Amino acid sequence: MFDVLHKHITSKVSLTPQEWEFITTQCIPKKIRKKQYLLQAGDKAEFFTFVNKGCLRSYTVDDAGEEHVVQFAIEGWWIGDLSAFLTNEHASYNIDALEDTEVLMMERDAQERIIERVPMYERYLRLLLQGNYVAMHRRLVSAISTTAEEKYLRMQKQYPDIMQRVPQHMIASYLGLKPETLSRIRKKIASDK
Amino acid sequence: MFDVLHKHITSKVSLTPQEWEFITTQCIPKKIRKKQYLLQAGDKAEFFTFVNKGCLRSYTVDDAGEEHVVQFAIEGWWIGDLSAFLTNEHASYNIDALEDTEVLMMERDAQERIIERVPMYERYLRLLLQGNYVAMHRRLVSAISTTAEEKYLRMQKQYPDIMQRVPQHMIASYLGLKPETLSRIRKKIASDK
DNA sequence: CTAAATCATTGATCTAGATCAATGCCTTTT
DNA sequence: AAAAGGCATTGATCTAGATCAATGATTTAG
Repeated sequence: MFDVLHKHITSKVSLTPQEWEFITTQCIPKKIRKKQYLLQAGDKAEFFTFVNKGCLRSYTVDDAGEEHVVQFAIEGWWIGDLSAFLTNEHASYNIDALEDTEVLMMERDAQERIIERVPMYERYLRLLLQGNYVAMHRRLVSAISTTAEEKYLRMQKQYPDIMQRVPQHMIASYLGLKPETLSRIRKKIASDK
Repeated sequence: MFDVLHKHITSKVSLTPQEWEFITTQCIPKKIRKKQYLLQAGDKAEFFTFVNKGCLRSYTVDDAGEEHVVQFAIEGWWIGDLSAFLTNEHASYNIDALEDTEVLMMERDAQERIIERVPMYERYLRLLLQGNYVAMHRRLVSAISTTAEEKYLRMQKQYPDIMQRVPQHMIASYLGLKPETLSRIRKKIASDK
C-alpha cells in the first residue's frame, strides 16, 4: 500500500521507522476509476496526491472551452494544483484518471503536521520541488524555442513510458499542438527513418 | 549591503541575529558592469546569485545561434542555472548584466553550510522554490495555450517593473516572439484603446 | 560632438501549424 | 453482435506569426 511512497521518500532522505510510521498515518488511500475526477476546478484544493498505481492527468479549460493538459502522473509521481494548494485557494485545474488508479491523498494540515514532526521531510519537499522545477524549466524552454517536431521528440525521449499509456490527442495538448499536427509529425518521423 | 537579502529572507522565515550573521559571512558581494557576464554556458555553475541592485538576465543560445531569454532578475530576485547548480554540472545558460548591478554570490558549499547551521533556511529555500515553481507554471501554461498578444498583456500585468527597464527585443525573446511581432502587437494594443 | 552600433518600426512576403471536413478504426456500451 | 461514441489519419485550405528588407531613432563609444 505504502511501498511506492516509502521508496520515493527514502531515495531522497532517510527516516527513522517511527517517522515513517507517522507519515503513513497522515495519508488517505483512495481508489479512482478511469474517467473519474480527483479534483475539479473551483474545488478547494485541500490536498496533494501521490500516485501508487495507474495514471492521472491535470488540465485547464480555457475561455474557448479548450482543454490544455498540464501534467501527467503515473506511479511514483505527485500531482495536484500546487499553486492553489499553497495559497489555500480554489483549484484552477481539473484532475482525472486515465486508468483505474490508486492514490495516497495528503491534506494540507497533514503535510504541515509531518513537517513539524519529521525534520527531514522539509528537505524531501525541497528536493522534490527542485526536481520538478528543473523539469518544468526544460519544458518551458522547449515550448518557447523549438519546433513542434522537436517538442515531440524531446518528450518521447524524456517520458517514453507516458507516451505509451496516454491517448495521442492528450500528448498533443500537453505539447501545445493540435491532434492533427501531431499525427502528421508522427507520420513524417516514421517516413524519415 | 545585505539589507535587501535580509528583508527577503525574514519575510519568509525568522532568524536569530547569530544565524543572520552567519549567513552574511557566506555571501560574496560583487559588482558587475552593464554587459559583463556573471556566468557563461560551459562554466561550472558553482554559485547562485542574489540581486541587490540592478538587473540581470539569463539566456540560452540555440543551435542556430539564436538567443532565448530564460529569466530576468532585478532587486530581490535570485538567479542562476538552478539545474546545473543542483547537479554540479556545467551551465547551459549565460547570465549577463543589463545595468550596472550589485549582487551577492553564494557558492554551493556555502549554501550547504547554511542549511546545516540555520534550520529555517531549508524552509526558506522551499518557499522560494514554491513561489518560483508557481510563477513558472503560469508562464508555461500561457506559453502553450495563448496567443502572442495575450502573452504580452499577461507579462505587462505581472512584471510591469521589468517591462520598463528591459529592451523590447529581450521581452520578445522571453515571450518566445520575434521583435517585429512584438512591435506590431504593441501598435495594435495602442490603437485598440 | 560625431560616427557607429544597436534598436524599434513598418512593409511585403512566406510558412508552420491551425482549422475545417471526411473516412475508417477501435473501444465501450447495450 | 450491433450500435455509438471517441480517436487517429488524411486532404484542402487558412492564418498568426516568422522572415526578409529598408528606414529612422536612440544609445554608445571614441
